[in-house]
Parts: sequence; structure tokens; C-alpha cells
Amino acid sequence: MELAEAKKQFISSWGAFGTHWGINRTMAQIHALLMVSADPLTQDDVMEQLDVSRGNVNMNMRDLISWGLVDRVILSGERKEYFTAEKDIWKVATQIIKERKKRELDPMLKLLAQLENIEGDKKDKDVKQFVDTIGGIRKFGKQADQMLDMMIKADESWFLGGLLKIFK
Amino acid sequence: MELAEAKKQFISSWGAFGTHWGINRTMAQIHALLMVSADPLTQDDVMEQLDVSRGNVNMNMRDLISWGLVDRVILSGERKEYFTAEKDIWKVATQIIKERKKRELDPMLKLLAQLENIEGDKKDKDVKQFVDTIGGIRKFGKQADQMLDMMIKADESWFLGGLLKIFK
DNA sequence: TATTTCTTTCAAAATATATTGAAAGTTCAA
DNA sequence: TTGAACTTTCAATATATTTTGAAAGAAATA
Repeated sequence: MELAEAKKQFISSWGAFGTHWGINRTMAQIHALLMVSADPLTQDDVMEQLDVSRGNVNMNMRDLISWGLVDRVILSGERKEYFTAEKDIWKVATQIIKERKKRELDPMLKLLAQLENIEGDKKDKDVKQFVDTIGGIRKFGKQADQMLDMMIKADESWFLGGLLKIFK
Repeated sequence: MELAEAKKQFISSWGAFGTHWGINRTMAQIHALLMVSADPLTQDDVMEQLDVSRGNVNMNMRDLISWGLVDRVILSGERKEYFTAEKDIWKVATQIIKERKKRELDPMLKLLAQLENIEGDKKDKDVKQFVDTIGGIRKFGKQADQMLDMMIKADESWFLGGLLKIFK
């Protein structure tokens, strides 16, 4: 397979993959394109290579920056802005974990804590089932939260090397 | 807060949460409803409590069953079908991991393996960047795959108790 | 077998999400 | 300043996804 063809396939698959995880296709594709590009790209480069509009690129690029996955780069002597993506996948993963935790897990845990304190007879089977389910989810969520915090602080070699031995 | 109000809030939040992870709102809400219901429910129960149509309930219920998160239950002497959800959140999580791995991670790893074998001069910086990025993602994906396999096989107490000590 | 009860299907409609592109905004060099 | 080069915004449009509901299908009962 040629480089150009392989790039296309990767970008397309990364886009489809993203849609299964609540990320819009174009955003995932821009991310994929930047990850496999050796040099920073301009908005026009991205527009051309992915065949999408200027506004689309601009908005999704901003979103990627807010996720901490893409950076603006100013090349000296150049007027245009360039964009580049973190290519170390461990850093990408921990960054995504960090953001999703902040945006989704933490608020969910907050809500669950509130819901656990409902009024009503704990002997009632409906009340009991509710409290048990919410309690179980919350306990699990808290453990996950701690585990993810540790992943964020750890470094890649820990994940690649050490972890497996521990699990055996 | 009353039980009814708390249930509503949980169902609504679980639905919103789902949409951030590529799961449609109604499917997530049905799942939430069944998780906090002490007894199995019929399609009509779900239609009424979530205020959605019969067809919608039917299709999403089928989907939940295919994910292994909901089971059909026949109550003896009853004509109607009932539905119930697994309430142990550890089992829910491992089931979701198992399915997503099969549906998404495994095919992605297969593709990455193909993409790594591109033709072209490895000295070329574009070729090099592509191969490096794809290789890094693949290596990471394989480790994640193994780690998730172990989680699937492990039991909840391992996650709740043992893991944390290991991480220190 | 006919009738009732319940389940499934799927085309059409409704809704939600993503995309476009032109206009407005900004920055910088001359 | 002016205007060329570049970026951002956002209402309108297009696309994708979800939902509805009525009709068809199945299964149990009389």
C-alpha cells in the first residue's frame, strides 16, 4: 500500500472510530491527519486534504485545542497559523482521560452522591433497589476515578512494561 | 428528595451521559430505568415511564439485549414478556468492555497492523512519521487489549480492593 | 378456526447534529 | 491609514439519527 492510500484509510477509520465514542467525524479526522503529518499544517491544508469547509475546520480545530490534543504553532517569518498534534499516544490517551474525567465522571459522581440520600423507607424494596444500584455505581465510579488519576500521573513505560507483570 | 424524583434525575443523567459515549439517549435511559427497578418491566411499563413509543422501546430493548445488558424474563402464568437488567455495575462494566473490544478495538488493531506495512522509503520523513504514529498506536492498543482481557477475567473485589495497593 | 393479546417491523416524520460559506473581524506590513 | 492576508462567526442548509405509529406477524386461547 502507498503512503497516501494508507493515510486515507487511517483517517477514515479514526473518524468512524470517533463516532462510536461521541466524537464528531470531522474532529476525529482532523486529529488523525495531524497525528500522521510530519509537519504542522494550516487550515487550508486540512480543508484540502479532508475536503471540508473553512468554518468546519476552524471550529473543530478550536475544539481539539480545548481538549489539549492540538496546538497552534507560529512558524517564524510566516503570517499563517499552523497546527500540530501530540503524537505520543500515551500522552494523547492520558489527556483524553483527564478531560473526560473532568467533564463527565466528576459531575456524575457528584450527582450520585446526592441521589443516594433519598427520603423513604429503606425497607421498601423499590427504595432499597434504587439506593443499592446508585450506591454500587458510585462506589465503582470512585474507584475508577482514583485509578484514572493514577494513570494520568504514571508514565508510559509503567503501562507498557510494568503493569502486565503485576497482573499475573 | 423523593424516590420518584430521584429516579427521574438518574434516568435523565444516565441518558445524557450515554450520548457522550456514542449511545443513544433512549437506550441509555431504558437501561437506567431497568437498573433501578426492583422488578422486571414490560414494554408498556417502559413506554409509560419514559414516554416513548412502542417501536422505540422494542428496538432499543433488542439492542440492549445484544449488548448483553438486558434479559428477557418470562413470568410463569403471564402472557407478556418482561425485561430485567443486570444490576451489578462491575458485571455491567466488564460486559460493555467485552463488547466494545470485540466491536471496535479488535478491528482497529487489525487495520493498524495492515497500515504499518506500507511501501516507501523509511528515510522519508512523511513515511517515517506515519509508521511511527501507527506503530505507537498499535503497540498501545495491544497493551490495552491485554489489560482489558485481564479485567474481564478478574472479579470485582480485585478491582475494589487489591488494585489500589499495587499502584502505589 | 377465529379472536385476542402481545411483539416486531419499517416507511415517514421529527429532531438533532454537522457543515457550509459569505460576511465580519483581526492582524500586520507598507 | 489602507488594504491584503488570514481567522472567526453564525444563520442557513444539509445530513444523519432517532422516533413514531400503524400495519403485519406470532403466539396463545377459546
